[in-house]
Amino acid sequence: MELLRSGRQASAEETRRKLLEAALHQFSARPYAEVTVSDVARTAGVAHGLVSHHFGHKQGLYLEVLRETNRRIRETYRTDPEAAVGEQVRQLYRAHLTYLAEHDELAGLLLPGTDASLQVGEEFDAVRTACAREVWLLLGLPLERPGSAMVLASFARAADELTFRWLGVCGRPEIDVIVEVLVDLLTGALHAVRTLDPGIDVPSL
Amino acid sequence: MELLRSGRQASAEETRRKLLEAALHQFSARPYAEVTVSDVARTAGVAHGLVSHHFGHKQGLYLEVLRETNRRIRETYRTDPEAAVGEQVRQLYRAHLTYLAEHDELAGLLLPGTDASLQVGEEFDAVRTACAREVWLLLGLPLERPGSAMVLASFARAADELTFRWLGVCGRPEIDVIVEVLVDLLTGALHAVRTLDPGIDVPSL
Amino acid sequence: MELLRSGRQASAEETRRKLLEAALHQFSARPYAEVTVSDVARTAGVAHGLVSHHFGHKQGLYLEVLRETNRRIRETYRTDPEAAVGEQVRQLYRAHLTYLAEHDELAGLLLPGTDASLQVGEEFDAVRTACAREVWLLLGLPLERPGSAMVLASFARAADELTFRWLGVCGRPEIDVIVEVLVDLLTGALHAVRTLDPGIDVPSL
Amino acid sequence: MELLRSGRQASAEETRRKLLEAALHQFSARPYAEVTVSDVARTAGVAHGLVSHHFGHKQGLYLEVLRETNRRIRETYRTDPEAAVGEQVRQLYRAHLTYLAEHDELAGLLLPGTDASLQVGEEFDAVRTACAREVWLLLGLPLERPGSAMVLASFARAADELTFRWLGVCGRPEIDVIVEVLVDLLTGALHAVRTLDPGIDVPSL
DNA sequence: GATGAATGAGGGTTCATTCAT
DNA sequence: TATGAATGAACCCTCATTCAT
Repeated sequence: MELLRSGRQASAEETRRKLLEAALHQFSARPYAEVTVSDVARTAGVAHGLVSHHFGHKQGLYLEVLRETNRRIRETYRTDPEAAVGEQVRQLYRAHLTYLAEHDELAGLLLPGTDASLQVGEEFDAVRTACAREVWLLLGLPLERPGSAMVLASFARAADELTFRWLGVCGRPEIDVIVEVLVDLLTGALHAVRTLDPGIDVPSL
Repeated sequence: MELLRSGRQASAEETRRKLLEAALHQFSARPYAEVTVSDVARTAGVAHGLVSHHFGHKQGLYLEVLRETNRRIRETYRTDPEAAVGEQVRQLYRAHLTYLAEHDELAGLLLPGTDASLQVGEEFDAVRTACAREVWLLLGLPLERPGSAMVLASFARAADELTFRWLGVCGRPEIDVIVEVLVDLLTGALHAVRTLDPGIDVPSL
Repeated sequence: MELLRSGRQASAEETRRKLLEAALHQFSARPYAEVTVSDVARTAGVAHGLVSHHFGHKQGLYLEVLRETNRRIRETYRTDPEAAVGEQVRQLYRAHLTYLAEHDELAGLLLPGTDASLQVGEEFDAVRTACAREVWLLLGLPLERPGSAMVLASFARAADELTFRWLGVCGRPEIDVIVEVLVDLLTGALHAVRTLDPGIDVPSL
Repeated sequence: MELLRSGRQASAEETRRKLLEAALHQFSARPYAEVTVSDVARTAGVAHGLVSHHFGHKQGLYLEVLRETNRRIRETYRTDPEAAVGEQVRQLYRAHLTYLAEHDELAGLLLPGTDASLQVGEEFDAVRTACAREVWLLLGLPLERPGSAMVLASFARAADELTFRWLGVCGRPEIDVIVEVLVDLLTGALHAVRTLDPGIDVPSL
């Protein structure tokens, strides 16, 4: 059975991968509704019928793109547990920005905001706010408490937009500068958490 | 000529208004591609052909919705030029939040982000970042300089997201609390500007 | 009553005329289906509702254009009854070509052929073959007898196409040359009538 | 690959053929603008979406109908190179008329004249004047020289109209009679060429 | 008589999905 | 597994016609 994988199954896997890759690029370049299944299939170099075959629906493909992206992004997160929290946050964003700089097609996918109609909102937010959530965890902030969650969402947007603009700028500033800028924004956000919910214990950086 | 306005022209104007109103609600509730011209017309209670008649195309209608929204939002901005800058910023956001709280359908229109494909990006951003730009002007910050522009965009997103969440929360915190939270975020943003472009003269609040 | 004509009625007549004029140009430039009532009205500088008002339907307007054209063309036909038949034919075509050269918008109206769907075929043919019919009458040929009618239609087409090309040519040959060419074609056509229906008494030119 | 042709590909080809067939009939019966894509599809017994699938657009389908028609008509042209020119001309028209008599739906397609708006003018003329051009070549007449081209167009029209009428007549005269009639018309046309451009060497029949 | 707002049927086209091969 | 032909619902838009003013 294992051996068979080198035959049909392997090629099926390959097709699936090609579709995901193509879909990532397409969904990044245009809003969901403007990407056709045929576009994706053509980019992937396979028959459009295979989208149904492998992902059921167009939405299934989109969802899988989000999940895969999420997986890949989180894989790059590495922080030194010994270091100070502030430093860990910086490590996190350095990794994040580095990854995005190398895969700038992701910007298009992550930034524009959810199409409310796509029943993928949760998955979408999971990807989009992945890094900010990690920061929140690092800082020991609650993810669910209203005030904290509110600022988290807000900060995640701010970070995304900043990253997006940074990627689009011709002479990109140094990563470290952007990291410091993010820390500035984060500092503001932490104050905001305190203002909004004094009951939360907010660390400083 | 003036007299005619009370007749047919007034009714045309009325129809136009009904279409804009309906469109605002529809485009807020679903992404552009999912709103059909017929939906809008039905909501407005008129024939769908009138969209062409009054706005040329679906996009023309959408554009007009954005413009009208922009117009209305900016109309509410009133600040006391005698007051301190920080106070003026607070006045601005208090007005902004008050207006949005009374027209929470706008949130859906403004937040999701542009469909890159709609050739209305500029107009869209004009509305979405209207308030943040006003703040920038108030603080004497440049709108065009890269670093400043970048943080402006980022801060605008943060403020939008915060506002959006606030509107969605059941027991909405007091407006004044949110204003202070925004000031916290703005403070962080101002630091960010300094970090990114030390050449800019950034005031404190 | 006569005096009133200088008031509303005269202006109504004027509007009618403007619509006919505009329609002539429009229907010449594009096939019937591509000319919109609004196009015509805009060209005429009046409200589009007036087409219904004055002509009932779009087709009514078209029909009226054909009739009016027919009327005008036939008005120019003058032949000297004393002259030889051949000379009269030449006079006829000289008049015809002169008129068309001065109203070359007619070419577009007359040449393309009838849209079979327009219930105006008869009227259309009446205009298109007006001159050729006149020739047939001049030569004492029957209009109804199958063979004669067939060749008449054929010759009318040939003459139309020739005229059309002539009008489109930059350095237009002299009218008299074209007249002789038409006589050549006519000569051929007369032979054809003899071949097709030996019972007909066909004169020579 | 070759084997696949007997399966799905053959059925695709079949569908294409059915659409072309249906389109030929529809476009013959009514002007282009009055034939709907759905009409064609319904006549062909397939879904209307297939028009896009196989021909891209309505115009693509129309164009293909013209091309296919042209192809088929020209296939029937066979002349004996040993025979006298006049005889070859007769052979040509005999073949042409025979084919049309067996496919009288073509008359409706070819005769009405081009819709100037359809960007298919060239292709259209190619079909409509196919036979006349062949005659011109046979007689060694130039296709491009203005005078010759003018008369060619004119003669082609005459021949078409004659053919069209002939097909519509109940008791169709013998083909050979029509051929002689065409030769009569052609004789006139040849004189016309001489009159128009004495520099051209025009043979006799 | 004149206006142009309003109507709504109907057009061409797109495209997710299905399914026989 | 893979193909791409086939389906048909749904879209945006056009436009002849009506009619209140």
